[in-house]
Amino acid sequence: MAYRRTAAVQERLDATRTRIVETAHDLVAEHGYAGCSVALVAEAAEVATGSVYRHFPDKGALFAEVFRTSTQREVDAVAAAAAEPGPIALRIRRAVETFAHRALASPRLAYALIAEPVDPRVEAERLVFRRAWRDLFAAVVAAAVADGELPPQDPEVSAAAVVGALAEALVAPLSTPSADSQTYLVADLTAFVIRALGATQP
Amino acid sequence: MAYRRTAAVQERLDATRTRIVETAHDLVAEHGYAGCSVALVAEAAEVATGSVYRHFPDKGALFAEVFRTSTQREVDAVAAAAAEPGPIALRIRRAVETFAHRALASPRLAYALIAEPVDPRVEAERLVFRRAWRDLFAAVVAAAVADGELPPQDPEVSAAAVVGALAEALVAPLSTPSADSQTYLVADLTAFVIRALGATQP
DNA sequence: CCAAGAAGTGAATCGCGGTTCACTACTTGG
DNA sequence: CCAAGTAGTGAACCGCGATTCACTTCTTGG
Repeated sequence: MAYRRTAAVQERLDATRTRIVETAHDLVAEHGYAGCSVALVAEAAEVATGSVYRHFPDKGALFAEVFRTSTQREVDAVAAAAAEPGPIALRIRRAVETFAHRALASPRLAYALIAEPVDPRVEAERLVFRRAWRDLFAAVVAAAVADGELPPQDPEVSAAAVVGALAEALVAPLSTPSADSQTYLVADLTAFVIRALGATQP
Repeated sequence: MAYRRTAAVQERLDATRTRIVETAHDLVAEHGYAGCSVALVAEAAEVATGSVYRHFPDKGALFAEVFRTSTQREVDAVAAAAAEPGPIALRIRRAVETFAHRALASPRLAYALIAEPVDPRVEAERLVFRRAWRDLFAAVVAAAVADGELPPQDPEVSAAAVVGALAEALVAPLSTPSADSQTYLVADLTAFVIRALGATQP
């Protein structure tokens, strides 16, 4: 045997794989999932179409990974915002504002991650993260209910409703509103969620 | 000229058209949009594949009509529930309960109408009805705000958030919960929406 | 430098369901 | 009953993009 995969080669392989995923991410953020053929991703990543299949068994697996990493980034950012100490209404406000500002900053990506019709294999990945969103809010609500900061309620139901409210209110209007109306939108939405969870305004 | 389309023929044509739409509706309610090929609809409606195209220019037009009529039925039912006189909290309760019970009674249909990935041409139709849902709730909220029954808020934003909350909380759990947990779910969700809009509990 | 074997390539293939259309079976007024 | 014209049929076609694979290029240890 004369060939062994050395560390250098492995590094190049990893780099290519990462480049493919990031290129796909950028293309989704720009054109949405619908505008992302494997051939296009390959071209943009400067590899041959077939090379994509050296790293992923099929298109679904590639985009499942794209969605997974992208959404995880969002969830982490909102979780960090909600984790900062303070009264519950303030923490909710921070979480909603973080979610909203990020979604409004990358509307095409937000739409793709949350609502755009996608391949069933990718949809499955999205369901996992809808659950992640829900779990995140459910944990915050459950803790606050236990502390008596929020009135009794089923944290799972409230969390699902909050996630849906944010998604619908922010993602549906794909028309990009002015900076001013965005400010009002975020403020209104924050107030809505704070009332919905039964927090007293800070 | 020897042939004229008589009333009897027109009636038969209309009947066939209606049968195709209703058959498609039933198949969507059973298998979802994904499981509805034109050939399958044709077979179930007992016509040839090509005959479907005598009534609709393409698949999208057929299912746009299916979605339109199905969703209109839902919107009308909820609108009627909300229109009954009474204090705002009670009207909201009736509207949410109507929405929820109907969605829980036909989960596959609800999922298809609200969330399932569909053809872009059908998606366009769905957007129209997302707006219809929003308008319905926005009208109720706006009137109540004007009456001083609800605190000041942007009715459009609140309505969008309510629609999203209902959709996410009811449609996401495609696993059919028990009758008991459904009761709690509806009660929790109702309370959530009433709080969110700032109504005082009845 | 060489042989062994892996990585990389991209044109050709393939599967699938929407759509078409040449044909048959009706319907109609005279 | 007939000619004119419409409704109904379903097997064949087609477009499209994911996937494949025979081939080329590169890497490695000896």
